[in-house]
Amino acid sequence: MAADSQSRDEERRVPRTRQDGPTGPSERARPTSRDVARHAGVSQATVSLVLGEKWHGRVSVRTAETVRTAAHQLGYRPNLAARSLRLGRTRTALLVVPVLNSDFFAHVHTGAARVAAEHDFGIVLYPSPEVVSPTPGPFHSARSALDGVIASSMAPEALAVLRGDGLPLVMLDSDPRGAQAATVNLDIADGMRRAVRHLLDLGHRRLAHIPAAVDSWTFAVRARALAEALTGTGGALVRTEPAALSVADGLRAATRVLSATGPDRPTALICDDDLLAAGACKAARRLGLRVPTDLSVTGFDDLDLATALEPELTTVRLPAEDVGAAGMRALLSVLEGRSTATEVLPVTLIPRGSTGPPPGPS
Amino acid sequence: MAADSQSRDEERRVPRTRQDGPTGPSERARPTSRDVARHAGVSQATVSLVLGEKWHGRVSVRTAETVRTAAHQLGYRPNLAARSLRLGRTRTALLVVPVLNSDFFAHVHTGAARVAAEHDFGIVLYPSPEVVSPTPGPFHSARSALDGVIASSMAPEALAVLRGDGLPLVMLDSDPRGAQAATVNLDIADGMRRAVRHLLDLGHRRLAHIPAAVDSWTFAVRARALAEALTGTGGALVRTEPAALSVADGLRAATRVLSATGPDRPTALICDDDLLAAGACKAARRLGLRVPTDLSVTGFDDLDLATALEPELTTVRLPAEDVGAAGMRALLSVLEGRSTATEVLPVTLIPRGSTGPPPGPS
DNA sequence: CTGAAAGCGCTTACAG
DNA sequence: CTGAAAGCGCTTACAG
Repeated sequence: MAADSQSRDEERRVPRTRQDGPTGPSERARPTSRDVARHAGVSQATVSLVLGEKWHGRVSVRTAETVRTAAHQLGYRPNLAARSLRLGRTRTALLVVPVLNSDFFAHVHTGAARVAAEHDFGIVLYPSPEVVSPTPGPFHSARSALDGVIASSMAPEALAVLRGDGLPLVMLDSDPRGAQAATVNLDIADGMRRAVRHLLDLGHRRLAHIPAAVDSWTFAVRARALAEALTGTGGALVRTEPAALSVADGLRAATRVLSATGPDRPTALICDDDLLAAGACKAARRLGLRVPTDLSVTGFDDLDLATALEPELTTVRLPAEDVGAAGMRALLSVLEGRSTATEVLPVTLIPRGSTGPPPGPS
Repeated sequence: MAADSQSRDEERRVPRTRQDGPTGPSERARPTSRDVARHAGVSQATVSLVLGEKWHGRVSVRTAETVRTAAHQLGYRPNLAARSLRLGRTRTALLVVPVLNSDFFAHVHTGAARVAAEHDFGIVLYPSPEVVSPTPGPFHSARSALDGVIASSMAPEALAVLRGDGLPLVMLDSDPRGAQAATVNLDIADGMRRAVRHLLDLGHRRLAHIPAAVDSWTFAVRARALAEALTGTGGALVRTEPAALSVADGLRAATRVLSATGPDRPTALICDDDLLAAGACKAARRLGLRVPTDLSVTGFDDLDLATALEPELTTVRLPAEDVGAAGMRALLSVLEGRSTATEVLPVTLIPRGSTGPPPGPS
């Protein structure tokens, strides 16, 4: 079907016949550097030199000025396809994210696109339908004309596929060990430590963890950091109940956790994500538990959701936009042949209403 | 700075020197159609014909097969820059949305990208920083190599700018009247009617509206439809309090509305958006009002947020992904010279826990 | 049924 | 200081 419509398109693709009269290019056709040259009374090469800022010491100041004026009058904008063909570069980067339905990735995109625009790059977004395998997608599509790839929070296998493609790659929020690629990470471990310390400081000793049932570095780190942060503190992890990344599944997992009685019953729930935390809050309410009086809940991300809830979520804020921006900057460095150190961006714990002291000894 | 880094890039941009020995292209260089031709023992034109599915009746079945095999063996993928240059088309569409921080637009993108991929098109996303004016952005950037534009939920002036650019344009969720462009809309008016009828059926007679303080068709329609739906029903709009599109501002507006006493005090709040509805629920709670016992609240969109809240939001679900998909299809039609009728997609009211009968007469 | 050739618009050595 | 020319990889008339 794709092929069908494509061929239909192409039949109509007769290159525009130039209808230039003695007065110059017809109104219809977009002006080219030749038109500018004609207009300025110089060669087309000179136009290219001037507009590409390579003219210093090669073209007279006056001529350069004439060219610029002509280009402006004609509304000239260079044909990017031609430039790409000549240069072998497209000034386009692909941003691969697991799903687009989270604010987090929307913000990553925003940051990356901002930096890209400053450097005359474009960003194409590819929400990988399956977290595991981006295989069928980007490199078979029309947009495969790419200078590099930025991949955020992908599963290891997916990253392997990406890496195998040979394109310059920057990984975001991914395992930096043994990576062949530049990495921009969040200090996820520190975020988890802060959350745990916050709960311990409030007096909690029996915690449960609702990890995201997603195979990626970013969630693996959370689990590891949680275990580490707890050792030797008197606090204990009484339960771990993974959930898919949705409110509904968070609710289900939390319900199971909270059905325990006695010492197995946690006083605080640490959730890998705000969506899960929202589900946990719902679960608590349905079981007649008040947040935070009877149960404390923490999340990760600080999505809009976090402050929409009542009480508002105590959560670890991840600077998603900064991650995207740093990622694009790293890719630019790689493309320029500069080496880049792994960057780790700090995160912040935002204490809000969903955490408080544990209930008195029961 | 952009120019700086650009020129630095380009200095390194010496076209790859072909190092083809008698054994074919060097490992490094990406294979071209010439390589495939050599490999298959045919001319480069034949390769182009076969791979472009234009060979039927022009090339023998056997030759075609040979070419395909060679292309596959070499891992050949056509150079898109070259094709674009030749064809004058880029197979890339720009999707302009007011902001990306809403799930709604993420889903619009998903739908558009899916259809685009089926037709070998790419989508570049442009979150217009200001809802009003997209001016500085996309057409000055590297990605200006565009075949068309899809603009969702933009302010009229922004659309005017887009229209002025002369690129094929499809508008989403926008005023269809007097539009020069194809339009894909949601039946927003019907959604509002359903919400109102739902509240009237529950017994509500005093409603308040929290419109989004955003200048766009989609919100103008909500206000108009609300007024119309109320005429002659015994129901009245006792208050209108606009709010910026955020939970915090929804909270502020709802607090003002709910501070009224007597007959000015509504029993139900109709919010233009789920974010505002979430704010309204928070306001109610802070004022000691229970939802839905003391106050009913409705939203629009059916974001994740809607079911994360407790009680869950009664809201009008907008099929965002379908909008994006239909928009891309419409753009494809326009590009093929086919005319397109304005499409209007149905919406659904999802009754949930945030609405109920009004409190007894006070 | 197949091949040689033109040309899309650009950038960059290379000659003057 | 400036211009003529080559060539990036492709598609499509046009000749055979």
